[in-house]
Amino acid sequence: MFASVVIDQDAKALDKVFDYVVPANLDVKTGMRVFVPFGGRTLQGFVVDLKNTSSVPANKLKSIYSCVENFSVIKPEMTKLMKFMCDEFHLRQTSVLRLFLPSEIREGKVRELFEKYVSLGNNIDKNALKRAKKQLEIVEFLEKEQKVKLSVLKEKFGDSAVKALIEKKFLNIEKEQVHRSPYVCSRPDKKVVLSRQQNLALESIKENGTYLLHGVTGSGKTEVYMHLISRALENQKTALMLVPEISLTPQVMSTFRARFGDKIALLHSNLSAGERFDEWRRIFAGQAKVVVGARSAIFAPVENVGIIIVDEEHEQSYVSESNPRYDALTVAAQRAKYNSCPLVLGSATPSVDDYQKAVDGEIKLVEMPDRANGKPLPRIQIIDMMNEIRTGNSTVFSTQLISDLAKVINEKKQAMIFINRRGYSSFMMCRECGYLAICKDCDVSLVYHREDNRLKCHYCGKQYKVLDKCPKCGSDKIKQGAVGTEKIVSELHSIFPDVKILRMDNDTVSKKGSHQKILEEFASTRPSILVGTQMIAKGHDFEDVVLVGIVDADQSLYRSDYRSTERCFQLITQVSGRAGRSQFEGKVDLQTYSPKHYVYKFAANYDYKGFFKKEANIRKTAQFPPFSKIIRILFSHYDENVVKDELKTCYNRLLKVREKYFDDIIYMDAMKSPIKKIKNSFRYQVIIRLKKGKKQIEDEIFDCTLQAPKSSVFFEVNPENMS
DNA sequence: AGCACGCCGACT
DNA sequence: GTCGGCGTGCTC
Repeated sequence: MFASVVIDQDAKALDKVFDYVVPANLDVKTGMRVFVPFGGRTLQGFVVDLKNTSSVPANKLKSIYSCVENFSVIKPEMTKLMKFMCDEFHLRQTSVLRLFLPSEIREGKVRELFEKYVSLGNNIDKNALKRAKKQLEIVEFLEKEQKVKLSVLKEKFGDSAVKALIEKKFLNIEKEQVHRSPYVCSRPDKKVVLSRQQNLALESIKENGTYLLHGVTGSGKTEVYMHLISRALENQKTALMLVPEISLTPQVMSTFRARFGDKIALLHSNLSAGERFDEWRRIFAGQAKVVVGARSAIFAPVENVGIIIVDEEHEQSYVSESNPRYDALTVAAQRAKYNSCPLVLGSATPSVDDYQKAVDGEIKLVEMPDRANGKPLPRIQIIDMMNEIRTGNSTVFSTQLISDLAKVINEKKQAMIFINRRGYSSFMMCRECGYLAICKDCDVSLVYHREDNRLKCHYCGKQYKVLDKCPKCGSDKIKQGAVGTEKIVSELHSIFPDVKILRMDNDTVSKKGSHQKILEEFASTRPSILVGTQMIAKGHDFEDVVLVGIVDADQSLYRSDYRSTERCFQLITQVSGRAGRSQFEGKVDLQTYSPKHYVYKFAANYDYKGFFKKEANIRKTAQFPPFSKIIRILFSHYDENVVKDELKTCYNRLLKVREKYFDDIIYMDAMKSPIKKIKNSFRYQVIIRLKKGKKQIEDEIFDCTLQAPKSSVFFEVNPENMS
């Protein structure tokens, strides 16, 4: 017998399989980790295949030394998934396999993967235990409990007594197997009565395939998800649900925990490595049948999956932004296919990509157009900030927003101010000569942070002293430019000095638990204003929030990114959902410098379909995704000449590919990256746009990038951001 | 990744 | 003459 082994080393040169002889005394299975001799060293590898012949000459073949564990850490589905992901995302086998395992396993800290269970043997002589009080207690305890975890028993009665009983062979010990359904439902589902709309949605999601669940904010999608999960459990299957990291709030988690009890595993970023491993183990052993988590939870080792749900499917957090780059939705679709189960993509504002798929009939559309409580969505008022300037108001707040805030404060209610950026003011710029403070390693503008009065680079984290004189022309008219959360807070303070104003952004929630603390403080103070970035837009229902102010809606609009309009629409819809969750009517003040832009008209009317139609039309005409595919190849190296050279070699190869597929490649060019230096590495890129589909061409393009020995190469399809 | 092999410079 | 620089290539 021969084994195909992927060596656990993340290097381009090792990204293939190596064949080994399986010694007769070793029980090697696919998916196991093994120790193998490799070039004079002993390395770990993953068995990805077993076979009877090998094309490698016999004199070259070596034998596997031993197995790391006596079971397969990578289940069959995941071995297949690894191969799929390598093809689909151009990744290395090792980097994918590593995604599947918690770091604990690879570091080898844990030996026992299975829980040992103890039950009473059948030839027990209680008389023999007359003088062993503890042991007798254990026997009596087990008579009642039947089957107990060994670890629990040891904790309760002490190591030695348990050990003595085992030695007397009074106890049966079994390692729990993977396939088992230990606890039926520990807590019965409290049945919630579904609305007609929810029932319709539930009923239409039965067959295999992908469903786009388009439900307006507050239409009760979560309850539909929960019923879908319950249904899977009733059918003896498991369930997998992805949510954006940011909405995995304690409230959301406790809702799910209350419903599914100990059958649920929650994977979020605040877990310690040990906790993460424990959850993984519960899933692996089949104890946890429902997995809810952020992006990487899609790799949870659940088997026999009955439903996969992706909530807020439009969120960009489902695409990992760094290596290994993968898209959790594509992975989810693959897992759904393997398990022959439905995949549900839910959103109030589906991505243009996915809605187009529904229009094309590639996936099924399920709609929930009505709000569960029947209340109208808050009114969105578009405020023309150009007009404010014309009438002499040059502050960041329109007179309308200020008077609405005053009203909220008067009524002892709450408001949220949403802003797109962090920091006191983005850039430090000289008003005389136009000098802009930039990071010397990264070629990006530095951002001023007031709490420590320093300039910071958001790319490498380097800090600089604040400038009081322009280093170029010597003028002291060097100031901060645009607005950030801090500035908004301090300006609000001067306008409403007696009102509690809280701030929530990346800086204030970096400490563990502070997120929760800010929200609790906000929840318990009235009147109060919460100022924050993206993260205030999710999940939390505050009854008394009656006003939402969006200060700089344009910020998400003017970036050279084909998705920016779509994001702007999603953002407005989502932020607006925070106002008027209760009996009080909500209102949204939307400030913009370009009130005529179509996105605002559709967003203010909550008209997703109208927006989609317009946006899809524009993209079709301009040949942008989903009607084409954008490929970005980023080369970086600390020696500018090296990058330039290697980029050129690559580009020459690409020219041949373009010649071959002249009709399919719409655009191709090489250039400096918009951020031409990060951490002292120079960045150059090739941008290619080709017709949609065309995986073959994509693969050929990818092959062209393989011969850049020195530079690091980053290959992206439809990149989320182009910096 | 890590290690061997190999082909050129400056030194006991 | 040799010690050692790191470019190239291989590892089942």
